[in-house]
Amino acid sequence: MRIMSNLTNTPDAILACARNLIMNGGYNGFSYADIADVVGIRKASIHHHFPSKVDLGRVLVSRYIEDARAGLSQLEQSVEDPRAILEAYTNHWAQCIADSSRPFCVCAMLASELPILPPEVAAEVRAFFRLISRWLTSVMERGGKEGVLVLSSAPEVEAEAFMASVHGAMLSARAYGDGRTFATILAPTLRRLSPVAAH
Amino acid sequence: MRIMSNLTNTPDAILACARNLIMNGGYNGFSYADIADVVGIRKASIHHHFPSKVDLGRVLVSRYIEDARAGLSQLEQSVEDPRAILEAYTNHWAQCIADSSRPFCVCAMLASELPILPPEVAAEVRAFFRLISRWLTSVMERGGKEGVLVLSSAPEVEAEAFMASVHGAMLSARAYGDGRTFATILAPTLRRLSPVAAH
DNA sequence: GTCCACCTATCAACTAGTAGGAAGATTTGC
DNA sequence: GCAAATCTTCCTACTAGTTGATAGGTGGAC
Repeated sequence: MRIMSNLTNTPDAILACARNLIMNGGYNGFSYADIADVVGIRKASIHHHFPSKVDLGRVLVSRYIEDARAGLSQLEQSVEDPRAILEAYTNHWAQCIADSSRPFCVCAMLASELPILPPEVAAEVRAFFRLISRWLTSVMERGGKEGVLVLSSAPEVEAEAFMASVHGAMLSARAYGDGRTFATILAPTLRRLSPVAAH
Repeated sequence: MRIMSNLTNTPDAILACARNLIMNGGYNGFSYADIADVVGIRKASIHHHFPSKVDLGRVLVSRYIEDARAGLSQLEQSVEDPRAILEAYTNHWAQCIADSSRPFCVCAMLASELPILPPEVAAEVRAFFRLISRWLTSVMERGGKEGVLVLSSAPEVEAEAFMASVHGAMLSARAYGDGRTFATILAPTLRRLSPVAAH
């Protein structure tokens, strides 16, 4: 191998590239040839690191889950107030969408085509939904107890509804081609959960 | 052609089949071969009715919009109360998802892969979002004026948030493999819009 | 006679995936 | 310490199957 081995790890570059491609077109929306072009490697070399597309997909999503887990725990360490946590969470996505760095959640994308996903990949995608759901439930629960979030339903229902709003808002932002749509949609959702809401 | 021409129209059969396939796997998740197998026709015969896949996609989505427009106007004729209209709208989708007849909105599916969609198809998908958005805005507006809907934001914002909830709930229902998730998520959304909500 | 719906046969491009080799890096045996 | 063996990473070249799409023909209907 040449000189870049320290700076950039090839498997990681492949995964990053595949992630970007999936964000735009889903599981059937990218090919090994696409990745090869971007990474500057041959198709066969991708197979060396990820023998099959299913392997690549499975590793990609499980890494995505790890990253999400790390991000969420870091978020909870830097922000205490549950309402502020939800705000920071949506702000994070609003920024990712606005600067087009991550215009869509990889797992939301893959969930939409779940019926035609290889079972191994589908299982990972479901695991992601359970992770976010559990995390949001715990945030809602704590916020309710501390009185900083107004829950009009059970915490787990509130969590699912919140997650659905986030994913739906991503979709609308994409459909309208305007990242600001995301923040616009999430604003009332956050306001309703806030006890200082002016009714 | 044989005997079935009166009972079933081939182009319609092709469109219906493609619609089902798109609902499960999106634009790249189906091929002319798939349709040929289901409809019982040869690939080349599909090209006779729809010269290119873009033609098929464009016609399919524009028909979908027509159907939606008709369905919405019929809904507004049979139900008067704006709040009841929103309920009927979500109930309709809840039923479609529960009996697996239409487990996902074709245009929500296609919107997720908008960046890799042929421009002609993408334009139609955007038109669908505008249609639903405008319709929901008018329902919200009227409901607010009549006092049967509690709007905590501008009608158009409320409309976008509602649409996002519906699409996000579809996604979650698919991810969890449980149609009841859809109704569970939409329930609090509808309750919040209702003036009889117990706070 | 012309049109329509469908057919067979074929196409080039692309799909994921394999075989086997070259070359540098690493480990091992002495 | 050094050479032999092995491992790692990437390569060229290839496969079988699928993709959307075309050319041209058949046979029945108006």
